[in-house]
Amino acid sequence: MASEVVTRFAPSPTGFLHIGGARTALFNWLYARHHGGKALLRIEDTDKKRSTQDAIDAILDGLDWLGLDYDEAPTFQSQRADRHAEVAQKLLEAGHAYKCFATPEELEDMRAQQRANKQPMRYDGRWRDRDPSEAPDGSPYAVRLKTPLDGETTIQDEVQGEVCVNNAEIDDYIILRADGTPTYMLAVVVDDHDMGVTHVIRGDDHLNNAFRQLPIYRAMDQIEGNWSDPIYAHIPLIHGQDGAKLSKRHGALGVEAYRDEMGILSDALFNYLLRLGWGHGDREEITRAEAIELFDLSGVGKSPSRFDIKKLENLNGHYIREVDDQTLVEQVLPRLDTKADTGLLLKAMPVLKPRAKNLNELAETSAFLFADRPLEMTEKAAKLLDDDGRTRLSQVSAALAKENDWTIEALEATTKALAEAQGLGLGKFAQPMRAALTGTTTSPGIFDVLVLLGRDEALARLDAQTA
RNA sequence: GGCCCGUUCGUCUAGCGGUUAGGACGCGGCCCUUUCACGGCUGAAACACGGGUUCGAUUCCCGUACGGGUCACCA
Repeated sequence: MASEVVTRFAPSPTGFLHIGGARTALFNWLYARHHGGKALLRIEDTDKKRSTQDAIDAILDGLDWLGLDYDEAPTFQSQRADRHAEVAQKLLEAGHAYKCFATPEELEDMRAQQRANKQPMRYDGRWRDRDPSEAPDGSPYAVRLKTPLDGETTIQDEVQGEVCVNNAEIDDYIILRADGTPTYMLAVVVDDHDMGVTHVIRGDDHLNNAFRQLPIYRAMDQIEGNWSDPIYAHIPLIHGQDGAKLSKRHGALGVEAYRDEMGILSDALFNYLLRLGWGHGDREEITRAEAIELFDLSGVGKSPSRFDIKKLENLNGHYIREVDDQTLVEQVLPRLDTKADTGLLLKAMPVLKPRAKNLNELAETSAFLFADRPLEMTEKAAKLLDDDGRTRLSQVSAALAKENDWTIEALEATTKALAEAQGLGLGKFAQPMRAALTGTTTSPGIFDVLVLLGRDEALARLDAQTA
């Protein structure tokens, strides 16, 4: 029986859930679901100055909207400081860590000198072998991990492959601050271990950290046993269109901005994020269920990918066409500034939705249904209502007024007959009608529009432009 | 600067020693058509560069260039 897979998403609540974080969360979730394991969430709020409740709420809300659920209540790292300190104490007692009495100023001087000499900037181990009694009584100290001085550490990263680093590159970093609080490096390892995390899937900005964190696992494993190395998967970061880091312009927005401001559907963002940095043959449109079935780490690419809003919107258009009409109505309603008739909107949805690539567009193209007479005309629409246009409008209006059967088929037949009688194309009538009925030059099929508006309103709109 | 990672059409990607280098988005053209979409067809568009290894390299190895990441008592 293979051991259970446990993944975790561990954001620090210093801002909203951005695209990169969302994708990391997605990959972790998918991996757990694919293997029938557990997906866990940990809020890394140990930096009290930068963490906010608003950010926690935004992250939880964003994950929920994306459909990522978790198998246990979130762990709050800040509540586990005692446990972290306890592990640091064990490391200290076993000689895997030591007290460092160097002051911050002293360390700054050290780094300045290293910088000046173009030496790598790392802690020089000045307290590694000194006896604590050499420090003045009662002076503050930080606890540093005693990392191996030579040899090398190799990890088999599920995405990056084999990565090897000389242990000499890793300095004795601080695991417990002078005030007794744990640093991130310690907290992550202790929490991952205690939560039973088997697979650490995170951004590749953490790749170097793996080599710093591993010594804690190994030291604790020596002390207690049962602290086996996790399996790592460092996924490439997402860049903006220009190849640089994601900026506000193109994607470093919270997922709620995609939802609220850009009218993106959860399914679309889910699918887009899945395909960004991951591929499975020629598959493009992938449902949640298929994603769970198909996802694996071997499909994750090693190079950073760029965020492309156009492709997201294309996918969004696809999902808008898929979603049921009732759901769309609910999402469009709040985006309409006019008072809308829900029933009418629902009736119109089938002909509206193939024409929109986001919810805002859907709202815009729905607006004509609820417009007051006289309709506001766009510039192009107004041009269609010249003398010729108005003449045809009154002819159509007269013909349709006599129509008893107010159906698409009947209205189309009548209008076509009228056009043919004059040796004109249907467009010569349809376009002025469109202008009069919708105030624009683009809309669903004109006979759909006629039927949706209903006989009275349609005729009234036509006549309003012929006077 | 040290260390680490990366590099297939503009973008997301398929490819895992022998292919007319495939798909998708975007872009151009055509078809459908009352407009706009949708849909269908079609066109332009890529293996960063230089050495090896090999009968043969997009694919394996080594450099170079260019990108990115990381070097806190932040996470």
